[in-house]
Order: sequence, then C-alpha cells, then structure tokens
Amino acid sequence: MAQRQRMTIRDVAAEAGVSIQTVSRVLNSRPDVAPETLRRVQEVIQKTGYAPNMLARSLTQGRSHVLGVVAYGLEYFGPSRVVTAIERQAAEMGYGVSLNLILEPETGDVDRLLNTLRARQVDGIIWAIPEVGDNRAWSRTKGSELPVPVMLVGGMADLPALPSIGIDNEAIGRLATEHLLAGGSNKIAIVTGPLSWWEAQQRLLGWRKTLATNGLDVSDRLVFEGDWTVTAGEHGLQRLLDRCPEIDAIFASNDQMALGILYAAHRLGRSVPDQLSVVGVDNIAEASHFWPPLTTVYQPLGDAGALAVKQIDLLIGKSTQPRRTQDLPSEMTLLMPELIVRESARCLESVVRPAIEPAQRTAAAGS
Amino acid sequence: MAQRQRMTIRDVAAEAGVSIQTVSRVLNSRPDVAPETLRRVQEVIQKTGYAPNMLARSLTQGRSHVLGVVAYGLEYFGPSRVVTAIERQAAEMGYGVSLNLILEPETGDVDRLLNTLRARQVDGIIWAIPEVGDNRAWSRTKGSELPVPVMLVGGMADLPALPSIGIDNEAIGRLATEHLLAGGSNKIAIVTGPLSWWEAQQRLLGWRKTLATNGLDVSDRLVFEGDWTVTAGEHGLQRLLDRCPEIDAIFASNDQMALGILYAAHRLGRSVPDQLSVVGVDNIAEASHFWPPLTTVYQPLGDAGALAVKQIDLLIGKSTQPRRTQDLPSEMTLLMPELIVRESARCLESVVRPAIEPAQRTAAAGS
DNA sequence: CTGAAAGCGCTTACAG
DNA sequence: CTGAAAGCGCTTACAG
Repeated sequence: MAQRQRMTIRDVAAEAGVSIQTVSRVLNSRPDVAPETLRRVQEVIQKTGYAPNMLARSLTQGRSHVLGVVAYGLEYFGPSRVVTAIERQAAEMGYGVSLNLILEPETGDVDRLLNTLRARQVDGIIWAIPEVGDNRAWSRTKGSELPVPVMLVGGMADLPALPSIGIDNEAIGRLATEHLLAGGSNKIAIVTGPLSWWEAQQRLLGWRKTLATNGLDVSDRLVFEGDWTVTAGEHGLQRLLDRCPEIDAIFASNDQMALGILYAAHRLGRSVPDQLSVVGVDNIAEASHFWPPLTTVYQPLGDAGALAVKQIDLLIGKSTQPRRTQDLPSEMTLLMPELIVRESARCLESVVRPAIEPAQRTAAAGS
Repeated sequence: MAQRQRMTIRDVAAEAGVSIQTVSRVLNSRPDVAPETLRRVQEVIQKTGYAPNMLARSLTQGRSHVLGVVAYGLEYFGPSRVVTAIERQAAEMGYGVSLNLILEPETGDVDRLLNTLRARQVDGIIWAIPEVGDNRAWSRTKGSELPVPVMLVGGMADLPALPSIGIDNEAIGRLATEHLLAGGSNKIAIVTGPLSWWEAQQRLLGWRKTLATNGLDVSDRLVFEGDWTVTAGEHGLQRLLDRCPEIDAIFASNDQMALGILYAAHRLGRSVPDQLSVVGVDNIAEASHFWPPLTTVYQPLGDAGALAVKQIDLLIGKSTQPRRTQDLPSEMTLLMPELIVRESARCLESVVRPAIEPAQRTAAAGS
C-alpha cells in the first residue's frame, strides 16, 4: 500500500507501459484515453497505491488547492466553531487548510503573515480574526493589491475593502434586549465585551437602540465594559448594582460573563430571574445547565465559516478566469442570530414572537 | 509591496543583474556571496517584496516544511488546546500546519486521510485523535511503512507501534481519588467517559486502583458510564444515588460532567461539598465559577502538543539523514497531570501533599 | 565568489 | 487516442 520510496508518475508509466502524460490523463480523469489503457493504468495505480505529488501539480497548475486560514483564540468558543466549519467545507471542496494562529487579535505582524501565506501559494485567504481596534487597517491599505482573494470573517465597522461575512451583532443586542423588555424588565443594564471589539460595540448598539426606541434609560451607569471572562461578569454585576440598585435585567455580551453574573447574583442574594433577568450570547455547551438555565442568543458561526469557504471558492474561480465584470461581492454579508429562550430571563409571553411591535410588547409585559 | 503579477527568482536576478542561483544563495543565506552582491540582491528583494515560492522550493528539497495535523473535535476543550499548541510550536520551528479534522474519532477513512497527507507531501504527521475502540489499529498494521514520521498524541492501550505522547490518565484518576480520600470520603463513585475511550478507561483504572489499595468498595454500582456531556453528569448522579444512597463523593471524568453533577446535586438537595464531594478533570474556564468552585485535575495539553512537534521535528531530521541507529522514540511519553484544589471537594488538610502515604492520609481524613 | 546545466514531479499545449 | 517537448520556480551539484 504505502511505501517508503516515493513513487512517481514515471514509475507508474513504466509499469503500465505508457507515457507519463497518459498517466496524467488518467489521474485527471480526462475522456481521451482508450478503455484498455485506462484499465491498465488504473490497475497499476491501485496496486502501487500511487498518489500524485500535489506540490508538483500545484506548481504547474498555479493553484495549490490550499486555503490559508488565519484565526485567533482557537481555544475560545467562537473561533473553534468557525475554524471547524471552514475545515469541513474546505475538505468537501477539495481544499487543504493551512492553519495560522495569531497570539493577539491586534497583531502588528500582518505583513509577515501575509507574506508567509503568499510564499506558500495559498489559493485564497480566510481572515477569521475579529475586528479589534484598527487591526483591519491593512485591508484598506493593501487589501486590493493582494495576490489572492481574501474573505474576512466577522463584520467590521466601516464597509470593508474586502468581501466579508459575519453575524449581525447589532441584532444580537436587539434580540436579547427585546426579550428582556418582553419579560417586563425596564431597567436593563449591559455588560459589554471590550469596546475595542467591533462585535462588542455592535451588541452595545443593539441594546442602546432598542432601549432608546422604547424610551428607556440608556445612560452610562447602565454600561459595564467587560473582557469576555467570567470574572468580568461578576465584577460587572456588583458594580452595576452599586451604581444603580434598581436594575432588574442584564444583557451579558457572552455566556461566560453571564455565568459570572449568575454567580455574583447568587452570592448577593438576588434571585434569577425573579429579581434579575439575564441573557447571554453564544449558547455554550454548559449554558443549558447554569442555574437557572441560561437564555442566550445563538450565532450561526458554522454557517458563517462554511459560507466563507464557498464564497472564496467563487472568487478563486473568478481570479483564475480572465476576470470580467469584476463583480466581487466586496460588501458585508451578515447572518442572523437566534434567541434561545430558557429560564434565566423572565418570560411573560407563552410564545416568543420576535416580529412583535415594541409598543405592543411592552404593553404585554406590563400586564 | 505585494503584487498581483507574481514575481519569480528570475525577475529578481534580472533586476539585480546576477544569476538566479546567486539570488538563491542570498535567499538561503549562504556564506559565499560577495558583500556588494548581497547588498544589491537584498535591496531588490526588499523593494519588490519578493517571496520565494515554497512549492517550488519544496519540490527540489523534497521537504514541504508542512506538518499534517489530524484532529477530532476542535470545538472541545482538549483538542483545541492541543492544536493551538501544535500550531504555535510548528510556526516557531518554521513549519506550516495542514489541518485535517475528522468527524468521528472512530473513522474508517484512515486510508484516505493518510493518502491525502502523503499527496500533500507533509514532512510528518501528528495524529491527535484520542484512542477510541480500535481506531489506532492502522498504526500497527501499516504504521511502520508510512513514508513520513508520525507522532501520536494521547496515550494508548497497547504499546504503540509509533512514537506517542500523552497525559498520564491513570494518574488523573489517582490524583482525584486520593484527594477525595484525603477529604474523608469513603464511598467514592465515578462517572466515567465512554469506556471505548482509552482516556476514560485509564481514569477509571486510577480510581479503581486507588480505592482498592485503600481497601474500599470498587463495585460496579459505583460506576456510571457517561459520554462527557453535562447531561451525563446529571443522570449519573441520580442513578448512582439510586443504587447507593450513601455515596459521599464522585469523581467526574471531565468538568462538563462535574457541572452536571453539581447541577443535579443542587436539584436533589445534596449540598456540595458537605454531603457530596466532587472532583472534575480539565479545568475549563468556567470551572472556577461553578457553585461551588470546582476542584479539578489539570492536564498539560499544551505541553503535549508542543512536545509532539519537537519530537517529530527530530524524527524528520533523522529520516532525512542516512538513518543510522534508528533510535526512534517509539515508546509512549506520558506527562503528569496536576490537581487544582478549589471548593467542590472537602479538604481536611490545610496543605495538599500529593506524595503522602495512603494509610496516613486516610487516618488524617478520619480524624 | 559566480554562473550554466540538470532535475524535482507534474501538466499543458503541440504534434501525430 | 497517445507521446515527445517545454516549462512551472526553485535548488543542487558542477564548473570555473
């Protein structure tokens, strides 16, 4: 089957008594091979377990069939889902995945990374680093002159210079906040992620807009900036309650911080959800077993990853062909999140209707 | 900087007014280049942003500088740590990482995977799939005739046919159980992982041996086979208590199941750790914020991943050289886990001394 | 110190 | 339907 001495197309050709390009034809399943020849070559391939050298193939074709995937924080929930989905979809489409992890989202070493990927001749790059600060400035500066297509995963503040796909994070904030309103809360605080993160900003924005629309308080004392950790949730609740004891609900910008909030609430003797409603984001595996089970917002991260691969495959196809309309989808595609109702937030309505009108909802909540 | 038209070594040579192999010498920082020539070539490289085509380089060198990493369940705690560490170490040593995820640990498609990796000419393979059932049978059958070095990550039942590195899972079971004993428990149950997993078996073994050594009950009614999920922990506690209400401690084979146990204990009105001590495994981010904070066993997974890369680099170096002593480390390297004491298990001793004698410990616990 | 030649293992036109 | 030639972009001996 496998062998130590690597075998080449030449060996196969010799053994089958044909030329190497006939073998090549068989390998690439081209139609113009005589049935008998085909059989003979296939037999040899089968017998020897020959597998063509992708490196050589890539060199002549000018395509490596490898996608460069750049990610951060694989040990966290979001990135691990995205990368898993990317790998799955890529494998399905015949791409290999070159994994490149960075240690900090705000890395200055974009250039070196891009150069490495270019040197490895990846067919396309999937940039799955969240937008933090101006860590995507490079996409505007030199995004357009990159030698290969790039897909950004995760939305960004300004219209991206490169095609991008992400989750609608403002909608996350809106869904969570609307649910809290529907549950009858009217002093709704928020524990955000680091506000240098686009995702954190957008979730805050969704919260703010929803409350403002309903004429409710959105002052700064209701906002605590966390850092995604459980500890931040704990400190957040304590701090928010210090500032404003009448808070009756909190939107935690991720489940870990929601856990911290539940923990602190327990310690402070605030019962959830009776005295305090909590909604998180992510739906981590443990969420349904928090006390109480956590109401949270699900993000279709797997869909985002898979879609990124499909899109970049399209772009790669185009960049190979004599580029015509140049109709690159250089806009931002946003996928919709979904609310998962459990028990950490009061829920006065028997049926959750996301499409309900705010006024109506508030009325129902007040009844 | 970057350019659409890919530039080759030939372009650089022309622009610098030298031959291509002089450029090659500069690229590979060989000593035999005149200072002035060196300067001129470097200048051109700098100016044009030229990066040599790794594919072409690999083809001539017979080395791709890519490691094939095969993993399962990147969305879970262990694998994500291992893969992260592998990528980090690989990048540091100049290797690219080709990520290959499988959907089920007991995949039958080992052959196709191995073929793909061979076709991509990876320099070595890191097989980071846990041993489940006989999913490593291939390593004995054809492990030795593989064209490239392979490192298995995660221990295995029989002495592996290939060099392997993992965590001492029996020690995990021992550390956890000894701690429970030290806390004064003497009816100690276990919720295991799926027993087709080597890791789960070993943890069970550690539990069993430790109890047996201390003359305590290790009968089957104290064993519940879970599947690593929170839900399994919940069911596990309920079931174990049904069978044997006097249970006063449980070793959960991972933190998720430990969470399920805490959850169920809360529901059943068993206070932790007063009536029930619980120890988990992994030390997930949330563990320190469970109620009560979870005592657990930490596994040096990052070390394992990094070590795997270092080892395979050695093997690759050897397989390149005219193989001499053939002293491949074809044995199993096991790294030691560490107990992290928090509040979910009673702890009578002020200082935890893992080296303490069992008899002495039991005595202390009884006092 | 530097360059002309050969070759890595394939594929892509180009003949027949 | 099949094969001889050229070439992908490098590196490795081999001359000078």
